[in-house]
Amino acid sequence: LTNICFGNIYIDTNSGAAPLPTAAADLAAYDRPSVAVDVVLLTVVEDRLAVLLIRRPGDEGWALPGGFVRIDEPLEAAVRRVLADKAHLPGLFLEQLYTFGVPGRDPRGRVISVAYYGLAPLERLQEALAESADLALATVEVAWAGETGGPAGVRLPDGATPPLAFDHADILGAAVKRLRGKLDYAPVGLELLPARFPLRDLQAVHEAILGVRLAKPAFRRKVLDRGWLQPTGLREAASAFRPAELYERTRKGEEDHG
Amino acid sequence: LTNICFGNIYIDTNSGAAPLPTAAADLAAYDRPSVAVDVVLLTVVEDRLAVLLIRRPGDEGWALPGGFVRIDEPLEAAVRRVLADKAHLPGLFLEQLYTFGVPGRDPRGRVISVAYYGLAPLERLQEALAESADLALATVEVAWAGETGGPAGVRLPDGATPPLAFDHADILGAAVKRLRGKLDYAPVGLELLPARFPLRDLQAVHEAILGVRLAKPAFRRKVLDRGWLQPTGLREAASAFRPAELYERTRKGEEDHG
DNA sequence: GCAATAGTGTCTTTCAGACACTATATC
DNA sequence: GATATAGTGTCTGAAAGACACTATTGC
Repeated sequence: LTNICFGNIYIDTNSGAAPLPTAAADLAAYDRPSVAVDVVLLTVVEDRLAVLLIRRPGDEGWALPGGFVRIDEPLEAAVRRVLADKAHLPGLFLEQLYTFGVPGRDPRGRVISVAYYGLAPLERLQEALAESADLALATVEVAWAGETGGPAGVRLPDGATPPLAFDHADILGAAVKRLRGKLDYAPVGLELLPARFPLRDLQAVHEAILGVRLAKPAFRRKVLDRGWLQPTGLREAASAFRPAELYERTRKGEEDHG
Repeated sequence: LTNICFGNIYIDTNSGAAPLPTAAADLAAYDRPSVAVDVVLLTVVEDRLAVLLIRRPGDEGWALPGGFVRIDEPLEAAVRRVLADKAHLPGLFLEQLYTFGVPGRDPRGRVISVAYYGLAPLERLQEALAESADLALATVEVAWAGETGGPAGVRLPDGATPPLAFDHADILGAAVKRLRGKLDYAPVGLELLPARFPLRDLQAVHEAILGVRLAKPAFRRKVLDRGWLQPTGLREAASAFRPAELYERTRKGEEDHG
């Protein structure tokens, strides 16, 4: 423990030099990496987990949406700016995932990326997708079970499975792992559904995220015991057969974002 | 979704300008924040959770150890350098916690800090503590139960409870929350003990982290069922009464760092 | 034998999974 | 009434907490 810093000011306790004064100007004395945010925006399409990708103009490859953090901008604000939330995605669920900082991860230079993941029901993304041909929703392909972890691939609507740019496969895998872990103790599944929904749809969301089939009675008991949901008394639009009751988020379901 | 970036290169899709080329020189076009690491190095002292603090020379306050990330240095390497691990703490358990990036968190300028937490048994820290009068182990004071979360305070050996610098109380609180959550499904408690230890000591470590008393039979069953431990056949040094058997980490206990 | 801690057996309660069953809508 | 899905009751086995008990060591 001979190379200790205090309050982010570096001091070499091995050298005889005096400690650097804690002036703002000293921050300029170091070469600084670039800081970016990348966002894994997940949704569920046809009972499968899907992720928003953007085409990279140069090489026609695909990447997660991302951008540099401005000098006076909070990290989460940078993510929302990248997604232009104010126009189209207010109240989007967003959570910091992990910070990727291996020096070689971006061939253009030292870029440290703070990865976030976001959740939105498909309806919220449709408009944006229709606006831009450079955006796509690709289904997420996970080769590992449970919370083992590891990289994840994508499959585009045309069936292609292109590699993701940089270390974005690792970022995507980390998002799926985190989401699987939170599903049991936080109401994250609700973020992928409209305000009112039948329990069947919530079960389908859980199955899409976990990649397994769940038993209906156990699922209903568990999710209702959590206290995140309440029945509305409303029924879904009449289908061929018995329509299901619609549920909505409770007060507790708003708060338990653990 | 009108302000989209790809692969970390920012594009304003609202303007008519052509996208920026993906050249390395473009990274210089943005004001860059400084990037630091801060580390919450936790240990257990007299059955209480404790954290390594360093005195700040200017105002006599206390802070978590930290320092700036060098331009070609991985984040975790920066943490190990700050702790000068090669000399004193090889193999230290270290895990990324969260990245704190609110613009006002450091009065000297925009500093984004990637927080890590580390775990080490007290014996591993004694030598370093003896070397420097600017280091101290303070017990961690947590006002919340379970995994609620929130800031955490410290109490120095002399009984003082100074405020921590910057947002370090939040960082410390996040470390305790993470550790409490991992205790049940990862062998993190072992990181705070020597290679061989009686089960009583492991239970004391869990109690210190969780801030609650645990029942002995349930604790033994649970921890042995995990498969992280095996008996050595050895006994602790003869005490006044019956000596306990010493356990050690199994192969599985080495790997399950999930 | 006594003191004090190590370590175990067992009961109960809780909860997740499996399965079978009933209910209700359209046609 | 047929059909297909909504929704529930119940059994079972695994795991956690509570408690009482036995075991072993130095003195």
